[in-house]
Amino acid sequence: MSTENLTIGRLAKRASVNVETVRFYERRGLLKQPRKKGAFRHYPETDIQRIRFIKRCQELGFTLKEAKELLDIKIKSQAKCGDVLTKTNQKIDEVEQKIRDLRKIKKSLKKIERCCTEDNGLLSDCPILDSFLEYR
Amino acid sequence: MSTENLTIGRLAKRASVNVETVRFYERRGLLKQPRKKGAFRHYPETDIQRIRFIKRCQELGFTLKEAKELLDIKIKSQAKCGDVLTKTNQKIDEVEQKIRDLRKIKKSLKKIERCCTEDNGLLSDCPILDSFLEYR
DNA sequence: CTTGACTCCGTACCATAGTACGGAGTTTAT
DNA sequence: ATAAACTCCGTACTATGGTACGGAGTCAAG
Repeated sequence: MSTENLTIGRLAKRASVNVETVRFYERRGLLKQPRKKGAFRHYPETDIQRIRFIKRCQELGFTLKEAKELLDIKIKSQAKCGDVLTKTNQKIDEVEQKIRDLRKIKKSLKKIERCCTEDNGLLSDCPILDSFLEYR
Repeated sequence: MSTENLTIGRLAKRASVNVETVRFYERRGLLKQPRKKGAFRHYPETDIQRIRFIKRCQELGFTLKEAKELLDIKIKSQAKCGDVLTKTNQKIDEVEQKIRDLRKIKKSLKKIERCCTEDNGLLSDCPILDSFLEYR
């Protein structure tokens, strides 16, 4: 009985972060206080996903605070559903805008790629800037 | 002849950043050294777009270093086109993966939304985590 | 029952991305 | 021509998101 007890070191390894990061996330409320077997923390398996989700959120431009907000969205009771809906819809908008902008960047990158392969040049000095030409 | 001379203060205002940020970006090589009229910096209009692009890149999860890489992609000569192509394709992959992951998050958010509006509940404890269920 | 690996906690330090400060020089509007 | 507003530069400070350290306690295998 050792491989199944998810101690902080094992959690950290499986989520590809440092032990210190796990403790840091706990302080920040991104991970719930784990049960303690004796003096040591023991985590549920789901915390592995949780940490990976947090890390990916950061790579997608969310702060730790925003990652926490996403993780905290849950249906507790019908009474609170309105709040959840508002927050959820805000996040959907935000995510959709990110997707749109990433697509614009991708489009510009594809254009650069075509110019390189088809060799029918003529790009602006900084072609990537074209992605957001319509910006205000 | 004053509104057209893009001094650091005007640039900063039009790009919605601080003057200090502009100087900071210059030091980091994200903006080219501007021409100096006398002792003062004067910027081309395109630097407004450039700064906005940088800010949006950050919101999309790119670091300043990565934003710089995107901005630096350009076709200088046929000789260098291979490098550009490699870099460009890497960035395209990265961007596509971000779009995919954002779509997963959006899907989960939509599910939460549906549960709130249709009132046919039953969500997991942390429904957003479902977005990355297939994660290794 | 000891030895090595792991964990505890607090505190200090680090990188990134700015922000603020302050004294001096420059421009521009009146 | 003088004051207000802007700019210069270097340096110091801030917030976020960790990392590192060190001494003490704990666990588990031989």
